[in-house]
Amino acid sequence: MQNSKNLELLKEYNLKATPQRLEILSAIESLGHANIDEVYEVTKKRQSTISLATVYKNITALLEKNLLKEVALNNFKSKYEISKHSHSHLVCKECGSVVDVDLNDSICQSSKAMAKDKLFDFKELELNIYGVCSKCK
Amino acid sequence: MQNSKNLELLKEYNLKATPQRLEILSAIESLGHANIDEVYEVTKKRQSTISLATVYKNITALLEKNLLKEVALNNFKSKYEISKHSHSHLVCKECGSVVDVDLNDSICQSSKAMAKDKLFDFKELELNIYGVCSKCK
DNA sequence: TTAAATGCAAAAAATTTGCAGACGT
DNA sequence: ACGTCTGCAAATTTTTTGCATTTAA
Repeated sequence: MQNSKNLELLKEYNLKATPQRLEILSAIESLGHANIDEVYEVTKKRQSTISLATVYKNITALLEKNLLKEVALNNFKSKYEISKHSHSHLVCKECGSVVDVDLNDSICQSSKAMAKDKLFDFKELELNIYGVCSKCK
Repeated sequence: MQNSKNLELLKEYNLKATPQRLEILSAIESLGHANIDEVYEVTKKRQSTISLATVYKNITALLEKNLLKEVALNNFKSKYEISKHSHSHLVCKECGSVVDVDLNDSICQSSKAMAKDKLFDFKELELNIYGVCSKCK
């Protein structure tokens, strides 16, 4: 089981490794990106007594610790992903699916330049490419 | 009054030019980017009887006609802007303010290439740069 | 004149909160 | 044993809907 990895992660961030949390993390991990309802549906399969409130509370807690990252989407509810190195998203306007794509360096560089230009303290960039995925067309 | 411009816009899209709609458009125009509550607050100053339901219905209608564009944000409620040529956003993580920045061609090109690579039908790209604005730091 | 839009109030959906009991460490 | 976490139910907040009336064209 690679659950041990998430277990470590939680400990590292001083969060108790409850079964609910481990399921939430593994759900998001296996889906790649998931909104609240999707996380709830998937975790319920293994933790049938989990409550939606618990999912909300944990997503919030994990976001605060930067263990998760929000992916706000036009037209769809926000999804959540495990934090990883900066990357871009292909978002399907039909089904709302999200796919990761690597980000090239020149985009990162010019984003930082744009921020600097406007006296913005650069934190991170988010590049979402909206279109129609191969399944939907 | 440059209201005549918005009046034209609405006619062009076969939407009745009600005072409420004109106020909503001019509110978003003057704020640049605004969420539902901000639109409601500002329009209420000139159309004191406007209801929040009317704001919701109109934002939805204007989005469907592509006269407005949603700007989904991490941590903040979605904002709305008048549709214009593709551009990027600087988003302040502290206050949620949004500033437009021009997008360079190489970013557009490589975004299209990324989409093509994954067999995505490219529609549009959204580049949000998160940081801290000069006022907030 | 007429289809579409408004505003209200009510309904539905989404999210948050408080708290007693359970559980991880 | 302690403090955190869970699950429930209730509260709150956000968004949508239905409908009688008004209004733009």
